[in-house]
Amino acid sequence: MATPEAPGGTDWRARLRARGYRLTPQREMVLRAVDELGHATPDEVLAKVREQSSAVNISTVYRTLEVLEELGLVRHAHLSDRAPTYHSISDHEHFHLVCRNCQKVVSVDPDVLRPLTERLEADGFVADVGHLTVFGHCTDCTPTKES
Amino acid sequence: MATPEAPGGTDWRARLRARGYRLTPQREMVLRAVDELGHATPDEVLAKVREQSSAVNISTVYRTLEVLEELGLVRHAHLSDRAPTYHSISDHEHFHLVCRNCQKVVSVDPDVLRPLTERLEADGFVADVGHLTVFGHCTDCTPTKES
DNA sequence: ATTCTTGCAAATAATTTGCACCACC
DNA sequence: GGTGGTGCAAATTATTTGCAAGAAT
Repeated sequence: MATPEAPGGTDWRARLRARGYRLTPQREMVLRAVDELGHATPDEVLAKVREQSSAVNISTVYRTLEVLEELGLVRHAHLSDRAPTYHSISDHEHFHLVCRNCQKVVSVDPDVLRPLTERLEADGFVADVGHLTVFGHCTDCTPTKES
Repeated sequence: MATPEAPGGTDWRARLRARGYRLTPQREMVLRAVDELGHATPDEVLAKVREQSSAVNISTVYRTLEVLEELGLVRHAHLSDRAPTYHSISDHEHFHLVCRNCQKVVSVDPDVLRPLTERLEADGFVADVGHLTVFGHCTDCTPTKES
């Protein structure tokens, strides 16, 4: 999941500069944390970052995630009714399935969405595939709770 | 959007009782509000309810929406990165498209998802179509902001 | 040196909970 | 009358913001 040298090789540093942002240790650490964690909430990112530097503040994490997302280095999705999670885009783009029974999260290739996205595009709507999360349940989960 | 007699005809009252819940004015008002508003946040539901009774409390709205959803009378979806919205299921089931440019929300027939849901089912996953929201942008919106 | 960033604390916003009182069955 | 439901206020949780001090260019 985590490549030694973060997303997009090294050029994200250049990308930062290009947009007038500064390169700070906090930004490096947050990006690495997201990359290593896979899918993580801001809180979890903070915890990971603090393994390396205990002085980092939660508000910095929020601000940094915002910047990184604006730069296209990370994305967020809503994998539970409560709490966004961030993931690096070094993992190729994907959307998510979340099982309400076992809570398992599966990353799926965008190709599976092709028929849907094409249909929507024909109707004038371009879907943001990377942000999509489909809730439901695995058929092999005890399919108990059903209203 | 709002049928005179709320979702499922009148039998939702029976359904309440059947599960040991009591029929209260608050529950009737919240259900009617959701039905009339189309898509509404708890706050908006409260505002609507208060048109009829100013004494109703926000915590009652939260508790009531939870009960109504458990009974299958309403559903919620996340139409913005921030804030769930509730809608009555008297409107036939649908999923949502949300444009990040113009903020427009479009309700779409589940049939459009058929190819996707079938593919996912083949892989052992049953999608909760009614909860799905696809973010993206209309092609006729000024397609400016793109990272 | 200049200006962007950060840490900290306080402000918001959204939702939940404890509890005494009230109303439905 | 007993029990579940409600209002109210306080507690949580999540996120944002103002600002002075610190750091990157």
